[in-house]
Amino acid sequence: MKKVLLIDGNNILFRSYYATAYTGNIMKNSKGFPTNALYGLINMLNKIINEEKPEYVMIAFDKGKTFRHEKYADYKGGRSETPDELKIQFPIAKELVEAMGFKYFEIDNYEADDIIGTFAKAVTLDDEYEATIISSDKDLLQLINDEVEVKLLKTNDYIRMTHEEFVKTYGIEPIRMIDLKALMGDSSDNIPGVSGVGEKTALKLLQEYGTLGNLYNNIDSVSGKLKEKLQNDKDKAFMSYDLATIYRDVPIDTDFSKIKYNGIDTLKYIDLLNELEFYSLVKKMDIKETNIRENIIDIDYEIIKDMSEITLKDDFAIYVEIFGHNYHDAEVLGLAIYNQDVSCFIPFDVLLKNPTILNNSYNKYTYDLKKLIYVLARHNLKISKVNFDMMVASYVLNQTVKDDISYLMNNYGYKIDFYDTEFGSASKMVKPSVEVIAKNACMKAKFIYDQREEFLKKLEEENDMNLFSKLEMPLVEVLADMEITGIRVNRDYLVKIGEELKERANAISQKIYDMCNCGEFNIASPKQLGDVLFDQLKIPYPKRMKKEGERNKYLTSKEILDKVRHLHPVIPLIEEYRMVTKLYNTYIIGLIDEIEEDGKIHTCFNQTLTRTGRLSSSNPNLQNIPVRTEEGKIIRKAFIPEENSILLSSDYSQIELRVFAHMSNAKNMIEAFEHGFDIHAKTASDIFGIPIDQVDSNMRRQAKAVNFGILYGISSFGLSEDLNIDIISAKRFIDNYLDTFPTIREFMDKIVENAHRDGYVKTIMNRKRVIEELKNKNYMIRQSGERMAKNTPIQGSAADILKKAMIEIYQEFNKRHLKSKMLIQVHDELVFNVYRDEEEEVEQIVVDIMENTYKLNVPLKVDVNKGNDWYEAK
DNA sequence: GCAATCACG
DNA sequence: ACGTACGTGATTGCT
Repeated sequence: MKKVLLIDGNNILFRSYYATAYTGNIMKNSKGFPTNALYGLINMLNKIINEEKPEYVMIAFDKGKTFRHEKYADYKGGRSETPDELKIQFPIAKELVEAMGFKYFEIDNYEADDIIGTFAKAVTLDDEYEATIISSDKDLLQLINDEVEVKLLKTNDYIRMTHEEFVKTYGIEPIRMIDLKALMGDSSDNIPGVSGVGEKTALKLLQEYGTLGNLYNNIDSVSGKLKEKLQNDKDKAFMSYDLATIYRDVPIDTDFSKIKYNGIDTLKYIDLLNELEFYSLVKKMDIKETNIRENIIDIDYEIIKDMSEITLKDDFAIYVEIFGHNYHDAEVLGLAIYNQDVSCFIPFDVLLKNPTILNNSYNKYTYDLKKLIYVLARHNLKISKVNFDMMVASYVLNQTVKDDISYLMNNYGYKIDFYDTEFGSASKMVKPSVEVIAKNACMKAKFIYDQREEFLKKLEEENDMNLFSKLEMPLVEVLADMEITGIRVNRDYLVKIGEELKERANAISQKIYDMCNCGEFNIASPKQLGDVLFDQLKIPYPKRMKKEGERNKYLTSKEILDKVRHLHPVIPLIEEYRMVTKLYNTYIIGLIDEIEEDGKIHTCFNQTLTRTGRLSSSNPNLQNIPVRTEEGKIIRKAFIPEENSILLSSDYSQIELRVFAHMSNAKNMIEAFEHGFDIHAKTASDIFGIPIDQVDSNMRRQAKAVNFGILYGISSFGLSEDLNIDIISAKRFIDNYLDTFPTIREFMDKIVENAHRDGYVKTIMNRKRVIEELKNKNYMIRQSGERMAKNTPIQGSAADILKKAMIEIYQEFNKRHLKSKMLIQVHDELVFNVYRDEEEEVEQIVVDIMENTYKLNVPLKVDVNKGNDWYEAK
């Protein structure tokens, strides 16, 4: 049986409206447009879809005066006029339900009930379908039969009224609801009924006589006053019968194929949510899978058995399908090839016999080129002439990019299963038939091929072609090469210090239990730890407690523990325990687990993830290997060079501050960098108005905090926390700083002003970041948007510069046929494996390129360190 | 699946 | 009156 959902749109909107309107405080967006009914509607519809999982959905609305008004002028009389604030939500409601993937109906002169009745009739006549009606209106109960049920909405839940349930409740057949109403009337619709007859009497009569007609045919057997009443209002009763009857022959097309539920039109839906300012719902959309089940765009494809079956005459799209979530170790299923002549899937074993297609003379288009290069490299294959990667293009165009191309496709109207739907999520993956894999893969390739020009057009329009084709596209190959190369790791060393750390952790936890004298507890549980420290040991909590009802009463972060460190000897032990277990779990176990058979770690550099243009690193993250404390730093001794090599690390000195000096044109700062001064000492000397040689370490420390604060979009509170001073002094500091460097104040104000005007900010290489938060009506969120606006051009420009340097270094190494390799990037640092016989040459190339790749108003300075492991090279 | 914590720039 | 510096990822505990 196929399930059809028939939704009473009018009913749900009215309910949603009055659910909150009675407070007199109606929810509106910042333009003053009321949104309360729409909010309720969305939540209700989402809930219903989740609960019912229908294949077919229809939602009905009233339109115009109904034919019932012609019969009976007072129909629905006495009902107060629909409030304007609700009325104007109706057109949007219709847009919304369409975006959500539902077909809606409104027919002149008919009520939603009649449309639902017509569909219910169609369901009843067709053996393949069954229907659930959604409404809180009991009138609809008359439509119940063995194929049609009503989900009767209540305030917080619902009653599922099936045929059986109805008979049990009322003791009559559902269709007799009409007769019931004819007798008892309905005050809400102003249906008169027989005066003096209520629900009880009416039910009794119907249980005895069956129908209204039969009752009046046998009216003589009714006795006394009741007979009189019935006779007096006979006309009214029959008219009421007419009015109460839901019409089931509305002239509409009830072809079910036309109300098939195909899931949400994500793009349109999110647009609407943004307009209504339902940001919490927008946020949910980012992470929640939408209910898209069917492909509607069909595609011809063939599965290749021998490469000779393919004849390519032009550029083509190429999409690689893998079985697994991490392309570093997933099985390669095959490649889909698509252009105007060809649509085929090449199982990977077929390709391996003759992979020349990868290096023919045609341009190739991809989604996630780095993945493709990596999986091919695992089989010693290369690909050439890829000049368009849609994942990268999408990122440059400021879209949220997922690894799974299906998200993008669905946004563009290509209905296709998400990867997790097709293959299952991480825990239990299932391989579908090769036909399904092939068809979906070809769809994906087709999408890349068909949409490429539109993406290029947008890149042109946004003036992003340079960023795309000169920076991000060439970088793909560089990052792929770094991932493929990987970095050697000394497993034995990790195991050895792992054992030491484990013993140390055990010893510390024992000491902690003894000292607390309250038995064993889980030190890693912030909740249990908070209870022990602040309740049982009665250490005074140094901060405002969280609100009652929050999950954890106390925070136990390092910041908090530091404040009470001197109050109890257990605190230092807890901090030590934290450090040791962090090192053990994340950096010993975590790293050992990631060592591949070649004795190396191959991280993944995510190129299309951060909002600023930086890279990120995962599986494992090699951008947060400890360095700030000596005990953590020893982890770096596990990262070692190849035979006959050393590790070389080159890092930019103060690149973000230099970028900032350049962008803000801050004279003193530029001078300081030109003369190679200690920038923080120079800042201190400027703001305290003393010669630089009289700056003490404390002044320098404070100036440094202010400099960093500036990069982050400083607030007096933030600085006060960082420097451990009161907010007033922090504010004085900042004011003094901005007075000393007036161009900085101007620059910061200008950035924020432009950001508000444009809705986005830009880096030196024209990378844009749209900041929605600037439009938020919540002050705090707007403030945070402004800080992003201040920070992104700085962080992002620094990222642009290092990316450019990476490309040039990579190309220079290749040009010179050097064996040395770039291995890791850590935002302002590059780590290389350098063969001893190439040491001087590599160092000279790296420093030269990094310092000169981009000309700022200030010099860029690079420090180089070398050694037999990453510890020594830092 | 989220919150808390802590590692990095 | 509010609640607070930018950008990341991994682990653990808990609902």
